[in-house]
Amino acid sequence: MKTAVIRKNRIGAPLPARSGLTTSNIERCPTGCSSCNLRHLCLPCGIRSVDSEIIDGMIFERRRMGHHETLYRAETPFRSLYAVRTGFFKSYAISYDGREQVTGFHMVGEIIGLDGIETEKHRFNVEAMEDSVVCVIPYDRLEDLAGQVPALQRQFHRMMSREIVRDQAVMMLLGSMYAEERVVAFLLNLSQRYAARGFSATEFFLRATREEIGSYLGLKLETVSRLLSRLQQVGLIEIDKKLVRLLNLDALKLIAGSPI
Amino acid sequence: MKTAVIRKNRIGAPLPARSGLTTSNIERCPTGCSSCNLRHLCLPCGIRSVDSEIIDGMIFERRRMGHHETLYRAETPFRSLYAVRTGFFKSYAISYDGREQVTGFHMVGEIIGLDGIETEKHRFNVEAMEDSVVCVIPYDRLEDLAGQVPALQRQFHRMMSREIVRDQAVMMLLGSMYAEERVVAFLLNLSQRYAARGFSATEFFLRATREEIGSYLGLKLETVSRLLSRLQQVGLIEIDKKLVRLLNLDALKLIAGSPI
DNA sequence: CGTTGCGTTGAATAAGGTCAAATAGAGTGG
DNA sequence: CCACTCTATTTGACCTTATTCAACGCAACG
Repeated sequence: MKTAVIRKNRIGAPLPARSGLTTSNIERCPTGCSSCNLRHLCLPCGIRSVDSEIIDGMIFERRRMGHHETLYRAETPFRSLYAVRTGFFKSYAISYDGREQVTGFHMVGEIIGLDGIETEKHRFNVEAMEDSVVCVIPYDRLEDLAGQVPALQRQFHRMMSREIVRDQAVMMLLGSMYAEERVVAFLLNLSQRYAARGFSATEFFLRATREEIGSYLGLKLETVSRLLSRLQQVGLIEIDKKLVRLLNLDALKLIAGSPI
Repeated sequence: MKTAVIRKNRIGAPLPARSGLTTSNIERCPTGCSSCNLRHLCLPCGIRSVDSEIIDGMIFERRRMGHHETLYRAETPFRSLYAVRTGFFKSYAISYDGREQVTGFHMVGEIIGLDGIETEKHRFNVEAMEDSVVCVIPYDRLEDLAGQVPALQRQFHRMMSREIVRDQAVMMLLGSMYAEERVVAFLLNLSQRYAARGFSATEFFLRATREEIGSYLGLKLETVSRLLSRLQQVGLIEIDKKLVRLLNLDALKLIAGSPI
């Protein structure tokens, strides 16, 4: 009993009972980036205090979003990037014939919207998977500031590069891994990202449904379900609905062929 | 006979008899970007002549490469981006257990090396698939100039964004398309990129082997071969070794589910 | 208390992979 | 110039993996 309670506090943001929030909610940003507790994870990472006043002019507002609410849709005009301040998002595309493909999951400190820069139109849809808050970063302002503050420019470029590397890692996963390896790689990826944010690396909530996970991994939901069950049977994980525990990280890494 | 000759001149760069070139060859850049005939395709795209003198200071040298020569390897230090001036490249990753995955093909006017920005180490391997020439763009110089010339900054960001969108389109392909759809989407993608460069949209060389195509598409080489044969049988393409003709673009687009 | 959405599991099926053999060219060396 | 080798490709037969179809359990909700 006790342990269950303790556990709950250590596995990422608590899942709120579904809130009544369904419409978005813009508010003026109470603090600047320089005093944000995410500054070491987010876009301002690595920027010296000398420049931080300038950086504080980058973000004017935050947007509070309810579960299942859409941040933006494909084909709509691009004007801003968004930094996840709290919560969890998925991005997905819909093909001509209605197939939906999840192209990414986004958590605290990650930047959303890079797909829109090229054509000034968004290419994907982004939806909150729980009640969330994003900082709105007007893109013309970011470009302006990046021109003035080389450290910001560098950091922005690094974030885009990271996105490219990350995407190509997913291509590798989709192009040359078996279903089991994919599922394990997915769990380990989440584990690592939670750990980088100070949450438990071995116990966390899957915000995504089996179907969303499957879509992301190029598998059907039944396959995901079967594989999670099998990993549990052989004692590598414990899974109950959306709560996972990784019982043997080393063995899992071996399966996923992770170099780490 | 005649048509064959004419045709040869219209299907991309001629395939040279394998040259003796096997070591790389650095040369001072004879012309600046502002007078380069690729300026409308490449990084300087959209930059006004006012700024073009500054831009001409971006590139000092070109590198001439032989077939199968490596431009850079994963894990080596990142210092420059490369713009493809002539030729054709593939990038690929090698997983811990030796599986090779092709992550992209790069043709004239495209920028290579964006994977290295984040960590200042390259993450992939890049190899010339025919005799090629690249312009070397020192990255610190690019960042410097981008800070001075907003139009260059914009264009650079657009190129990174395009890469992200492109990668996510590949994820879509790998995650939710059948083998036949993948092969067709691949052919159409090449077609469109050749067309954008003034070459024939319906007839071109596949520089890649069946195995490389398969690796890129998450398929085995036999599957690629079978599907190309089948597309030929049903009269949608003609294929002879690496020379392809697309006989019915509309029908092909229908198969790939291309919105175009 | 029925409805709805999500998850699990089993059996049948199809898509693509594996293995193997044959062929065709390109380059090599005598 | 010709035989030889090596690589790329094609094609067939068989097999594995993941998908499809279907049934059922469970919890949340109105």
